[in-house]
Amino acid sequence: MQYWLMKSEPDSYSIDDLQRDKSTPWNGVRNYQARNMMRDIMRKGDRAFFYHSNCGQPGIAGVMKVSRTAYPDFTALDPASDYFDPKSSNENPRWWMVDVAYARKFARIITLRELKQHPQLSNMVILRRGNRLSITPVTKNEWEFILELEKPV
DNA sequence: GCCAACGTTGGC
DNA sequence: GCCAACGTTGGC
Repeated sequence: MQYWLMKSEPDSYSIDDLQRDKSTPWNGVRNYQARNMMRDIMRKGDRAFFYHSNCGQPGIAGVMKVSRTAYPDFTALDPASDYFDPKSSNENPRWWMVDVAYARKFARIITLRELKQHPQLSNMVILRRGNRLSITPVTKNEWEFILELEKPV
């Protein structure tokens, strides 16, 4: 099993939306590195942190599970979609996505600010300078350490 | 709203 | 293949 961190702007899709929907296609990723990770490495059963980005309190909001291995992102093929890409086609899909299922919402947001304070997390991809990838791998150690952070002191 | 950091585009 | 110009991300 592998671990991931996936960003979403809560104004467009939050952990509460996922809790309501139970599961969702993770569509709209338009970055090749992130696409490659979803398409080539991510597998059903992997776990992922749901990260709220570009908002008042950026940080990890909860946990989800990859519920379907990668398949073509249909929004890229839909001219009515904001994510439409004329260079993608059924025969040769350019963009891919996975499905994710709600697992758990944290009792509190584990903020980016807090994550930065722990030397155990200093190598986290998300914390590296200038990182903008919307999907990044998380090590088992980082995963377990962050789960411990949620618990009250 | 600012702006640093990064990715993509396209002329050459 | 280079690289300037431009667009986007996302914390602050």
